[in-house]
Amino acid sequence: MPELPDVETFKRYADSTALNQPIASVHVEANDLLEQTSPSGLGRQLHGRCLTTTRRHGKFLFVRADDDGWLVLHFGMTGRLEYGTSTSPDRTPELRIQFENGYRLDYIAPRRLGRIAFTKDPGEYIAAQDLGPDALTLSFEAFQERATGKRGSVKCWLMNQSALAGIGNVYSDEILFQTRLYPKTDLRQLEHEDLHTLYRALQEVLHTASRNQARPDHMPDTYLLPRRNSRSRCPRCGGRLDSLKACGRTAWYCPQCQRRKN
DNA sequence: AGGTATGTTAATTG
DNA sequence: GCAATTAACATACC
Repeated sequence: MPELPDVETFKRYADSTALNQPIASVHVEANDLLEQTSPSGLGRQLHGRCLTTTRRHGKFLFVRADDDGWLVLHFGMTGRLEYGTSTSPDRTPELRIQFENGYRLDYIAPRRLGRIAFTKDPGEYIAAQDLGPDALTLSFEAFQERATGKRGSVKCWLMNQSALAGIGNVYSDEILFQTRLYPKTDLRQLEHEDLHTLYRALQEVLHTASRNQARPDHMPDTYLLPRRNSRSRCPRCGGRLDSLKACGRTAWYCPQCQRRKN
């Protein structure tokens, strides 16, 4: 799940549950997810402090621990947050933050493709990761500027975290479907008007998905997202959907509505 | 069993 | 230098 709308949903979830309670203990189960810190180091940074505010940039979530610094979470392909008291039966979470009130915030990443870090300055961390501007807080002018002079497929560019931060395989498909662009369209083929349409679709899709908590079953009927498979039909023309390989991923699209230019 | 999966990165190829 | 592809990472699901 975790693309921009999913991480935005995690942020709101954390905001409404885990803030302003003293941390009693921290347990790191997945040592290999830690970046530039150790389990005991992270414990020292968080113990006794409160989580006070959160910030999202692209697919990264930053959680502030008082005035000490920020916990950094990346959710990989299958990560999520869970807040509560019930004893988890199946499996130890990759990271558990236990609060003094008996509740805890669990970071669960079954495939362990995520990342846990700690930084004094999210801006520095973002720069060090070479992340582009967040896809949702980007002006059209900046968007256009980043696209000009580039070549290669528009899908690859949308998914490139250094170009824009936050869009992955599923939402790039949705944005291109709404824009009626063939995924492998070269950036140099896009005229000003095309770029503007693309930008507007990007904003609309990411806002709509965030508002609906990134749940496929809550998406508008006009969306491709819940239909990214060979059994479904295009919500616009009713035709068969098709897939192709681009940037090492499977792109789903409608060959009728998203025609290749030329 | 084998293929696929919402992500990132290093190595390789064009 | 840039863009695209492949393999690798670790696990779950069909």
